[in-house]
Amino acid sequence: MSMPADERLGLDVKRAEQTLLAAKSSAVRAAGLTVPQYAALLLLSDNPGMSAAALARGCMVTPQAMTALLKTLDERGLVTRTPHPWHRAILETRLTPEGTKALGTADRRAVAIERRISDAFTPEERETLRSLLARFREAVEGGGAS
Amino acid sequence: MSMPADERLGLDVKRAEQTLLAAKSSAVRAAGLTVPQYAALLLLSDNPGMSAAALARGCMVTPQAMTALLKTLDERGLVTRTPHPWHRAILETRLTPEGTKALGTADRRAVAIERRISDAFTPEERETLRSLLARFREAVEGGGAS
DNA sequence: GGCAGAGTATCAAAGCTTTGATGGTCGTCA
DNA sequence: TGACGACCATCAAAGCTTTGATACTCTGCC
Repeated sequence: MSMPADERLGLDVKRAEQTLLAAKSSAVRAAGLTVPQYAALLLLSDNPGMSAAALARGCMVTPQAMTALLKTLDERGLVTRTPHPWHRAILETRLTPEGTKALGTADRRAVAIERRISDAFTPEERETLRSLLARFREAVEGGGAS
Repeated sequence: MSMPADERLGLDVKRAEQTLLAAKSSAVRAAGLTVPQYAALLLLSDNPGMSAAALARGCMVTPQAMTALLKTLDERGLVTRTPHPWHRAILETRLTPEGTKALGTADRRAVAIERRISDAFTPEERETLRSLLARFREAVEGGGAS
């Protein structure tokens, strides 16, 4: 329409993310996980007993999305959910041994991808990319209230 | 685990894309559309009569995803799907007047976002960002066969 | 003519995600 | 003690997406 597709920087960002997602997805699938599941387990492994709401914030998704994700993880025996001793509104989530094992398998493969990415840039380039992406986000949100 | 989260460049790309998606989603919702629907209609407006499969390739999604998307668009009367006169395996998809109208509304708001992004960078910076993102994709795919 | 291969459309199963709406739990403050 | 606000978990409805499988159509080649 009123703006050529090849001028839209958003498309480049989207494609980069899509490529990354596809690669990670195929990497963690070997452990029987999806990318969101992997992200949740990874965060959980550093914070045992975390609430679903906190997990959702950490993974930048809604609590509803996290609830659904944890439900399947629970059904598969990768995590356990037990009521908080004091605060009964909270369900503490923890990795099971199976969950830890799956995460380990997935993480090795996922880290290999991030390692490749990191190695493809010099430290200066990495900083440049981060900085440009940060400004990208600011620009997107800048006029959000319009 | 074996790699600090703040060293993972993928996270920056993901957050940038997520921010963009959220902004576009909210912009396009005013026209009653979702981002994927907007993308499909936009591509369709430049290529009337396109097949669902071609549309899927253009939007970089699977034919199944596009079929589902077109089904709801069709049910809402934003597109029409008619059999190709000669090649009967093809359903030609076209915008209806309502579809054109919705696209116009959505596009104005979506372009405003891309415009803001574009304006936030100098031409050199834009080129740098594109180039870094291209290398990012190469790095991700580089060892895909591992 | 007839078969193989490529392209197209679509059903089905699983999962993720969002918005919207409930209902339970806890702490605080009047 | 009781109301209010903050938080947590979850149901429901809609949509998007992927992988896997099925079926139909056209083209090219034998």
